Amino acid sequence: RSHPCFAFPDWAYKPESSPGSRQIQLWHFILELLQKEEYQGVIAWQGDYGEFVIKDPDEVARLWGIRKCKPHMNYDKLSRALRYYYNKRILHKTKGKRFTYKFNFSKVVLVNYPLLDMASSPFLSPFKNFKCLQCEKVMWNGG
DNA sequence: CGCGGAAAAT
DNA sequence: ATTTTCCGCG
Repeated sequence: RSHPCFAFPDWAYKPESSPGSRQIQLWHFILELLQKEEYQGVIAWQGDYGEFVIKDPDEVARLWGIRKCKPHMNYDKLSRALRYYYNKRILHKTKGKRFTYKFNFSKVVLVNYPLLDMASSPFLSPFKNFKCLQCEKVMWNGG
């Protein structure tokens, strides 16, 4: 694994030699935005554990387009990519709630870290149960 | 909007 | 393999 410091579920990893594996994955990007408070007007955790709302679909698509160098990206196409995550059990749709999806954090091996009592970043809360494989710490972004 | 098939692109 | 693109359907 190229990112050995975190115990993500299998779906967090991608084959290293496949053409589609060179660039950032959409769900990584989504988490990246969710991590940053400055984007809370654009996308934010809301509702159940792992659930998030895309408050500004056009803006999320624009940012994703910038990241992937796809100037014509839009929410229609971005959402199609999100729908491909359904079968892969990465995401599912929160029915009845517009622009609302939910990460399937349930497949994660629970570790329970008392030290991270999760008042910290809203981003961290869905990850409090992730345990580092090598350093035995729970963390993110090398922190 | 949200869905998923189909085909192309990377 | 993971989108990106396009699109008909409900």
